[in-house]
Amino acid sequence: MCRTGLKKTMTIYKNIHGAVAAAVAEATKDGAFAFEGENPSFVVEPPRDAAHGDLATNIAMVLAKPAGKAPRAIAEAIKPLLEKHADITGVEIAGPGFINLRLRPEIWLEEARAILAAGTSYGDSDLGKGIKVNVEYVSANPTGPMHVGHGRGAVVGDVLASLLAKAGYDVCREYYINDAGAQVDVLARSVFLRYREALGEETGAIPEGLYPGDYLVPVGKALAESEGRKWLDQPESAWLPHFRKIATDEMMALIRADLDSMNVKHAVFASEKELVEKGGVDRAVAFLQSKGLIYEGVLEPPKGKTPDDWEPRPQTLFRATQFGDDTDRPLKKSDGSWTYFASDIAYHYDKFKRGYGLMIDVWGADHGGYVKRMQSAVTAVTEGKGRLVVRLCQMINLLKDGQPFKMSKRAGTFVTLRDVVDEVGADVVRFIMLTRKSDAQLDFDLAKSLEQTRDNPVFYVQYAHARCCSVLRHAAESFSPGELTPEALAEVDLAPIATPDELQMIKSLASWSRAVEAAALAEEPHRVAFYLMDIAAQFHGLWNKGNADASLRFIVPDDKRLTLARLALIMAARTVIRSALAVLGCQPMEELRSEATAAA
RNA sequence: GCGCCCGUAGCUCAGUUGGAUAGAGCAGCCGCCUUCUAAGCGGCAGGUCAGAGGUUCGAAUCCUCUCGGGCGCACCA
Repeated sequence: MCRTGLKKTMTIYKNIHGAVAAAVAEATKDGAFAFEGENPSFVVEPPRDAAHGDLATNIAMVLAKPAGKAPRAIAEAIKPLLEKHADITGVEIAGPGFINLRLRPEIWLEEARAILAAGTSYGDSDLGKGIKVNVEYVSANPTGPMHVGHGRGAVVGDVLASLLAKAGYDVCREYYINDAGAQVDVLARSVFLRYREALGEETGAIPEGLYPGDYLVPVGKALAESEGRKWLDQPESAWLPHFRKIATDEMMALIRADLDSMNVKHAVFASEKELVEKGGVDRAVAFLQSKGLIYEGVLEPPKGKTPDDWEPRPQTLFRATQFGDDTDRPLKKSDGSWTYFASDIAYHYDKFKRGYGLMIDVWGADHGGYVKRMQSAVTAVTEGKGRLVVRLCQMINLLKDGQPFKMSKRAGTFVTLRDVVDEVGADVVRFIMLTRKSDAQLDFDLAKSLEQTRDNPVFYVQYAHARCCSVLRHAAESFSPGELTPEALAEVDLAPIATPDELQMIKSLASWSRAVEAAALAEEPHRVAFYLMDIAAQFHGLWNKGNADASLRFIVPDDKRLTLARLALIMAARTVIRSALAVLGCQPMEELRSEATAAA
C-alpha cells in the first residue's frame, strides 16, 4: 500500500458519499425514478444520535422534489443498492426519509491507521483546489502598540489563514500599513514633542490631539541622541517628513514585536504610502473613471444627528449606490487629497491584480459601517470578478476574577496586547480568542484562563493532550521505544478496540477533515476550538471509564495485544489534537504542572 | 431616521449552512469516590430557540414585520 499517496486522505465520508451517488445513478438507470439535471447536493454525515448508525444521508429527501416521488419511496429504491456495498453492513430508512448506514467496524479501525500514517497532516483537504485567497488582518495603525481588540483580529485572521491553507487554498497573509493619513502627521508631531522633551525643552502638558502614550518617549530620546538639536529651530515643514518616517518605522517595529509575541505571522506588509506614491490610487481612480463611476457632486446631509460643522460642498464621488451601498462615497477630502476610502480601493484593486480574486479582510466591529462601500468598490474595480469577504470581530471585555481589568499605564488609554500576553501567555490568548464566534462579544477573564479546571477550555484541551503523552510515557516502561512510534502502532492489530466509546472516539477523530472543511467554508476559525473541546471531552470520558473499571484503562498489564491497540488509539487522538492545535497556532503541552499535581 | 451584528436552559455559550426527540459547561438537586489515571465521577431536573406571520416534506437556521440590546452613520482612520 502506498502510504505517501494517502496524504490527502480519502475519507470515509467522501467514500460513502461516492457510493450513494453511484447508487442514485444506478437506480435512475434501472428506471426506479427519474429527475432532470445534475444530482442535487446531499450530505453524508454522522447522525445526531449515534444509535441511528455510523452515517446518515439525506439523499432521498433532496431528490423527492426533482424526482416527484415521496422521500421514503426513493429511499426504498436506493436501499438494496447500498446494501451491496462491501463496507456497508446495514441500511435503515428512518424518520422523514433519512437513510442510516452502518459500516464494518474495521472501516473505523483502518481510519485510525490512516491517522497514524498521516501524522499532523491528517485532516488536510483539497477543498480549496489551490485557489488563491488573500487574508488581511490586524492592519492596526502604526501609531502605537496593539491593544487587545487588535489581538482578537490578529488571532482570528491568523487562524483563518491557517485553516484555509489546511483546506487546500493558496493563502497569502497580509498586513496593510496605514502610513499615509493625517494620523501619521499627528504621530510625527507627538514624537517631535518627545524629542524636544528629551533635549530638555519645556514642553508642558501634552496638547489635545497629540498621542500621549509613554511608548513615544524612547523614540524621541533616540532621535535626540542620534540627531542632536538640529531640528529644534526648523519649521514643521522641514522636520515633518523625516519624523513621520522614523516614527512609523518605530511603531511598526513595536507592532511587529507584539505580533511576534503572539506568534502571529504575515507574509506581506503592504504600505499605503508606497501605494499612493507609486500612483496606485491614480490608477484605480482612473479605472473607475473610465467606467463612468466617478462624478463631482454634493451629498445629502446624513440622516438623524447632523454634525454641527456640516455644510454642503462639492466632492469627487464614487457611485457606490450602483453596487448596493446606501449612498455614494467621497474619494477626495476638501484639501484635494485622497480619502482613506480612495486608497483602500486602490489597495484592493492592487490585491486583485496580484491574482487574488478572493479577499478576506478581518476588521474590528467599529468598521461595520464600512463593509458595504468596500464591497461595492471591490465589485466595481474587479468588474464583478473579485469577491471581498469581511469578518468583523466584536469587542473584548477584559476581566480578572470577574472584575474589569485595569488599563496599562504605558499606553495611557487602553490595555495593550502585550500586557495580556505577559499575564497569561500567547497560547492561552490565542485559544481564548476563539472560544466564541468572532461576531459575538467575548468576555476574557485572565484569572479563569489560567485555572486548572473543567470550565477552562484551554486547560481542558491541553490536559487531554498531556494525558495522551502521560500514557505513552508510562507505556515506555513496558514497551521498547520502537514499538511506540506512530509507524509501529499503525501496524498493530486493532481488533481489540471494541467498546462503543472507543469506536466513537475514532469516529470523532475521523471527522477532523470534515470539521476543517466546514470551518473553512464558513470562514469561522472558532469551530476548530470547539472541535478540540469535543475531542478532549471524549478523551477525558475514556480516561474516566478507566478509573471506574481497571479493564478499561489504556494500559492493561497482562494484555499486551489490547494495550498496543489502545496505545494506537491514544497516539491517533494525540495526533489529531496536535493537528488541530497547529491550526490554532498553539503549542501542545507534554505535561501540565500545578501545585496540586506537583505535590502528589 | 438608516445600515450592520446579536437575542437559544437561572448564568456563559455551541448548534455540522434547512434535517430526526434543540446540546455542553457552570450554578441547583440526588447519589458515589478516604484514590495512585482525580480537572473528582455518575445521574436528575431545567426550553414558547425574543414575538408574530411566511417559504416546504421539514425552520433555532432562509424571507417580512414587531420588540429588546450593541456598534456605526460627509470632509477621520
